[in-house]
Amino acid sequence: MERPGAFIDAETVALERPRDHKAELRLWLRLLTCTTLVEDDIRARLRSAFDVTLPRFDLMAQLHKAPGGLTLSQLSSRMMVSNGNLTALVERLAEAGQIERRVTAADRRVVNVTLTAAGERAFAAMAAQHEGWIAELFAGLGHGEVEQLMALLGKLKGSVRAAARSGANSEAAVKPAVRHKTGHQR
Amino acid sequence: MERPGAFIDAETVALERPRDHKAELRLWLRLLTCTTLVEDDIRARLRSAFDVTLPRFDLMAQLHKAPGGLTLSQLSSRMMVSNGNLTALVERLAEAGQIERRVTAADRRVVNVTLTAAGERAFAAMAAQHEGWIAELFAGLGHGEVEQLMALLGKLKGSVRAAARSGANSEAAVKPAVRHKTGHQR
DNA sequence: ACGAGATATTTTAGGCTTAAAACATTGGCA
DNA sequence: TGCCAATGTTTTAAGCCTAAAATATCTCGT
Repeated sequence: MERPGAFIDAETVALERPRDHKAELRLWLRLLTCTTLVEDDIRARLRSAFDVTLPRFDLMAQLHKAPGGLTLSQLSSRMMVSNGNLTALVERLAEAGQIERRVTAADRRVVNVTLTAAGERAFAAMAAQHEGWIAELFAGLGHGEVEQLMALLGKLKGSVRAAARSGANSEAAVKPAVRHKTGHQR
Repeated sequence: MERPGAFIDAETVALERPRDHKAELRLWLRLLTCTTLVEDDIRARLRSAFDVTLPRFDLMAQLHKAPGGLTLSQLSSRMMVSNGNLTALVERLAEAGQIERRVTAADRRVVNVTLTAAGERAFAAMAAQHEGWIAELFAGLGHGEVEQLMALLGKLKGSVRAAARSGANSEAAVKPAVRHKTGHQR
């Protein structure tokens, strides 16, 4: 990248040979496997210990972190799920008395969602366990390795965000099916 | 890790201090974010370029890798989805002429699934693009970083697999709801 | 004040996912 | 031989998820 002359390092090779990206593919599959393993385990534990689903726990976690509550759009963006998905999810959590919806006075399109006292209590209990479960699952990594992974995944996150945006547009000319971009962005 | 004298490594600390596992939690959230970003991007691209869903692509990829086809149980285990999930997925792909189901002669409970010629052709086209998309998304990582991530995630995978099994059992005594373990294992 | 576009949410239609129970078949063993 | 536990798959009920269209409200420029 910065080397002058005829020197070709591994990265350059990767860029010049569009056929051979097996290493990235293997990495992606491994990343997916790790995430799935953790996710399935946590899902099962939340279910058996608290009879709660992962999306509901996630939604409550987002609200817990946000002092004055969040709008549906903010929730959608933070949870990285579609906007429409939230309607039913929020409806069910509201029915269960864990959260509260309030149409804002300033803008009557906006729905602000907050945890109820019961929801806050329930979440606190779940969060404590959850943190311990994650620690168990990650216990095979030393402190330094956790930090290393954080840094590398931070870099990956940046890479994906950059490529996902431009890539989607650059590929647009190729795609056969007509498709619009609607409001929802991540 | 600050204490001289007493031999305490990172794992021991994790076990002894149930309060402070924030680093692991942050790592898990970042891991989840990376996976979700990649997954959503790939899903959108598969959809707009080939009008195919991610689960269908995944299923075809598994079959492509397996010379003589796979049984439903094998597919379920490799895709890390529940057994029941496959019934409808396979049904739809079979309807679309991409795969074929055959009840095995030796054991009439077993259904063997293979790609049709059309399925093989369709998958080849998709796989080539897919590999390129992944390479784009991961382009921000150098060769060495890819290798480092592979190694660290390999270690994480081992850690999670070990903890997920034993953890589920050790927590069993605590859980309030009655629950059985059924056949399906990952 | 008014209409055009922008923004926030819901609806719709279709598909994916799980856990648990039900069904089908097999293989072993009394 | 006949039963029974194990194994492979499907069914069921409920919930999650997406993309696109529809609805509601707001903002802004004239």
